[in-house]
Order: sequence, then C-alpha cells, then structure tokens
Amino acid sequence: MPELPEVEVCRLGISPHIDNQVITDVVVRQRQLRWPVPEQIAEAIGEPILSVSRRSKYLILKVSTGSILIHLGMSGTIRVIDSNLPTIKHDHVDIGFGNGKALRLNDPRRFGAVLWLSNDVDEQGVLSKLGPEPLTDDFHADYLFEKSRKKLVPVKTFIMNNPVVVGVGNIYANEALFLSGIRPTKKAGTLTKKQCALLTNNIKKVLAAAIKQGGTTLKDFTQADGKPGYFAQSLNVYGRAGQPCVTCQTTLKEVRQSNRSSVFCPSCQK
DNA sequence: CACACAACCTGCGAGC
DNA sequence: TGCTCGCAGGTTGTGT
Repeated sequence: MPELPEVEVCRLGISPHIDNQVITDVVVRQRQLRWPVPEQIAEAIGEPILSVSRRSKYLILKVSTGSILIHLGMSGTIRVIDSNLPTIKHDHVDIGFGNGKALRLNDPRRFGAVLWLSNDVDEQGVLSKLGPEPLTDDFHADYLFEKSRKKLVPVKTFIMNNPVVVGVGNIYANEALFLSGIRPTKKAGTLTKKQCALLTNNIKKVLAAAIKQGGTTLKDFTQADGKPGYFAQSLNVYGRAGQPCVTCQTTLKEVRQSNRSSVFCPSCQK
C-alpha cells in the first residue's frame, strides 16, 4: 500500500481522531512483524497523544514518555475503528483509546513494524540513517547533484535509497523519472545539474500531487474514511508496460532493477 | 566503501 | 478444480 503520499494521507486521516486521546491499552495479537513489537510500548499506556507526525514512511505518535513508530511495510493499513469491532485476519496490533476507539494495524505480509522510542534513550534507531524529506527545502538540486557524483548505481536505485532521500518508492520513482525525461538505468553520477533540478522538482511535484489526490490505490489502499486514492489515474508509466507513452505513443518498456520493475518510454527518457 | 542480491511474508492472478 | 509460478507499494543484512 504505502509510499510517502499514502502514509501522509493516512496521517491526515487518523490525526483528528486520535490527537489528545489517552492510550488505554495496546493489544498485540501477532508480535512477529518486521521486528518484534517491543514490550516497552506499554510505557505509552495512560498517556495522551501529543502529536501525530511523519518521518519518511514512519508514522510517529508522540506521548510524554516517548514515541510509537508505525511503518506499514508493503501491505499494511491502519484504520481508526470502534475498539469492539471484531478482528479479521492479519489484524496484528490495536492501540486503544479512552473514547472507545482504537487504531488497528492490519498487515498480511508483516513487513510493517510497530516500534517504541523511549525518551530515556538518545539513539533514534530506525530514524537515524534517514536522508532529507523530499518535500522540504533540504532536498534540492545542488544536494542531489553533489550526492550523486561518482555514483555508478542506476539513478532509480539512487533516488529510492533512504540515506539519499526518503519516501520515494517504486511507483513515484518511475513517475518522477518519466516526467524528468531520464532513463531509470542512467548512472546517477552522469546526471547533469539541470537533470538534478528537473528530478528534484518532479519528485516533489509527483509526491505533492499524490497527497492532494488521496494517494494511489492499487489494490487495497483506502483513506481513513474508506475512500480510495485517486492518483492511480494520473500514473504515466507505472503498471503500463507494453502500452503507449502518453506523450509520444511509443510502446513503454519494462526492465527489472534491484528486483523491482521499472517502466519507461525509450523515446522520451534518455 | 560501493554495489548486487537474498531475505523477510502472504495473497493473487496467470497458465497449465 | 487445483496446482505451481511469478509478482506485489519496503527495508535490512550479507557477501563480493
């Protein structure tokens, strides 16, 4: 389900329902997610949610004693539900609130995570190795240009690498490269300054547009209110291999990079 | 250090 | 109908 826009849409959806709510219990039905759900998460019980923020694809529920981190992996969804709603398959974790509602994580593939960052500990764990947020001014053309010098990896692999920039997953990497006229296989180190400017702008553009349209619904992603995201109809290349380019009608080509599919227009993207 | 690739899981659609 | 195969929105860990 989630790249950055979907996580942000999720955050916007759940935040009004759980902000300031006191956590009354944490129910873990399946502890084995990407990492085991830590017992210390109980330190959050009795505390009100102070803020609901996001860093990269992590949702951060801040309380006075620390922060609950939630990552949705490939297949995770969270909904605010009545806490007595019967569970279904893969409903792994509930965070229950004083108002009878609960935040419920469902994640068939279990690549997601629920973690605890205690205020008592300095280290930021999974958050410590993350690059700049793409939608902030810290991510700009000169940064990408300098960072990519001498890099032999394909540009698509490069922009999907978290220490470089966070939140760019397979869908939006494909889309941003198409909009920039850059082939996914081009070596990152050969990007010109101008191409870096195009690429950074288009990454920002495509992510912001996707958030505005409620994310991309492929199979099961829904916004907090159950509506699908509408960005899927804006996709130019992702999932369109073999179909004509929207610009020049050339048949879109598919290659695999780092075991992920890349779709591009052999004519528009150099 | 830089890069390639396997690993973690379940579900679904295609093809036989 | 039912089997096997390949593929899926992410990230980390290992090996060369």
